[in-house]
Amino acid sequence: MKNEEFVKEITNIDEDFAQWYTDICLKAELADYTASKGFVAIRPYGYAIYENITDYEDKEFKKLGVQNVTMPLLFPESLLNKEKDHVEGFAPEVAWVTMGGNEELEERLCVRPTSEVIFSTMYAKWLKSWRDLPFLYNQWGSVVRWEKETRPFLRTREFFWHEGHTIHETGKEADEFSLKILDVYTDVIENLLAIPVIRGTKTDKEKFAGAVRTYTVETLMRDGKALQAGTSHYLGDNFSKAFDITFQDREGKTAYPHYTTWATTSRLIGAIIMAHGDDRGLKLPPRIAPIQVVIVPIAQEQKGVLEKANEIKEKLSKKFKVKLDDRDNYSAGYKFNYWEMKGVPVRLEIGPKDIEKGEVVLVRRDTFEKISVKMEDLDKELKKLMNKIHKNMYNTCLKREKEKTTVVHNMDELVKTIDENQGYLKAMWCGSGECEDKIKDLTAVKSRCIPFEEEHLDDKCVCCGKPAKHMVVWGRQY
RNA sequence: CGGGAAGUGGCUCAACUUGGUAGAGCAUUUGGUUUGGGACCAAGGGGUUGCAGGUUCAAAUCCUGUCUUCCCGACCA
Repeated sequence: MKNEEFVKEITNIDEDFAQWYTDICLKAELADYTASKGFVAIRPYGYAIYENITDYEDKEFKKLGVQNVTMPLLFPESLLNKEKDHVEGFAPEVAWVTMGGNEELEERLCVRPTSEVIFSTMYAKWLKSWRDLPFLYNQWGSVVRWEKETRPFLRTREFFWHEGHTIHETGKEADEFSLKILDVYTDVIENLLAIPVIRGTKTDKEKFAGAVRTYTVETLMRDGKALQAGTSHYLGDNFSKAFDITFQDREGKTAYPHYTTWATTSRLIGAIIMAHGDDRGLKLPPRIAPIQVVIVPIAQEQKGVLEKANEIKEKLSKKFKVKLDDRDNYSAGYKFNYWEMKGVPVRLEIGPKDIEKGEVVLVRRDTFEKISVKMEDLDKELKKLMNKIHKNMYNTCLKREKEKTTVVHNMDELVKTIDENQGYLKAMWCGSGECEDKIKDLTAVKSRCIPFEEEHLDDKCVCCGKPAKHMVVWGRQY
């Protein structure tokens, strides 16, 4: 049984991972290209995955007291220019609106690459007293960044996300809040997407343009490249001062609130594809799969088979997302391959032999294990199976992460390792941007984060040999 | 944005070198037989060759520009 027999249209995953990824996006009907570069259409199957993520996130945010708002798509250039680091970071990738109908605009409008500046102007209007704080607002929407190289989900010129913007009375409160959000992201990525994360702080070089501190959750893909899956930033009072957001504090003095922003994006779909996929296609974690169980009837023209299949579907639909594939123009074998390619976690086979025995056959997408289950135990067994599959997928990623993590002590080891076993590199760092630059120029490796749980691996910086300040996780990135 | 490759029915490709009525397989539609790992027979439908110019009696084919995609860099979630 060669792979080609199963997935004729998909490039072999080990031969060409990049092409495999593109094939999955298109063939599994997650996304498709549109008329202009870097703008993709997310198709129903892809969007359903995204919705399962966003629905969960939205509930979690609301538990923390966050309220949803909408802010405009466009804002005048002068607003972008108010915060120095921010404009330097984002100006190179901004799309501009210069015409309104047939008339040239007096001041061109920025298509939002992120919305700190527009939130800031509104916060300046709305905030009066310490009693008003905190403002915990979030926006669901999309932003535009004029990327040079684009790929579906991973890097598109428009991408979909939520962007949280909060202001707080004190820096401590704001910082703590940004960490609470990081907990939500960790929960989503580990417990929904079944991908382990490394939590940590970005180095100054890698932090958000305008932030005091950037917290991140980093993930590792099958090919050993890292992907930043979510970020939460503590901005201090940088934006408050730039946009004159003030309030009267408890002593009656004028004070600046402390700002946080945070986001995860439609890029998470790319993470799911690249963390879990295999030769046969997509492999979806059960908790966000749009279809958790696909029923494939065997010999469906025979009397009673479809009736039984429908009966099972009705019963299971109360607890699971179930699809019955009763297309009569495809063989069972075709359907097996098709739904494996689409990543459905569990296939349920029901045929005349099963009906006779009062059983069904369950087949796991992650292990291809076939399990016969008594009809009356089905609900219970499926529930257990979903959790088992989730755990197994998570552990598979974790195991790979361990295999692809190497401790290095000097540049020779770093260069050698990244060529031989691309993945996470753990190394000590002196704290200087020059060393980061040097490592990047030499190997295309960047710092991913300073993990919350640091280890002492060495006394000296991996690059310059001067006394080390932190342990850093390094890697090539998406 | 720099270097490389490619765009022909839905998909994979042929015809291009040497200009002369666009073709195959798969998919799709209809009818029938099938169905426990990509079934079979029969009959249909579908393309102004990415787009725009140019050369020519004649362009999928030659030339120029442009758009889109892929790969490698630089930029970035």
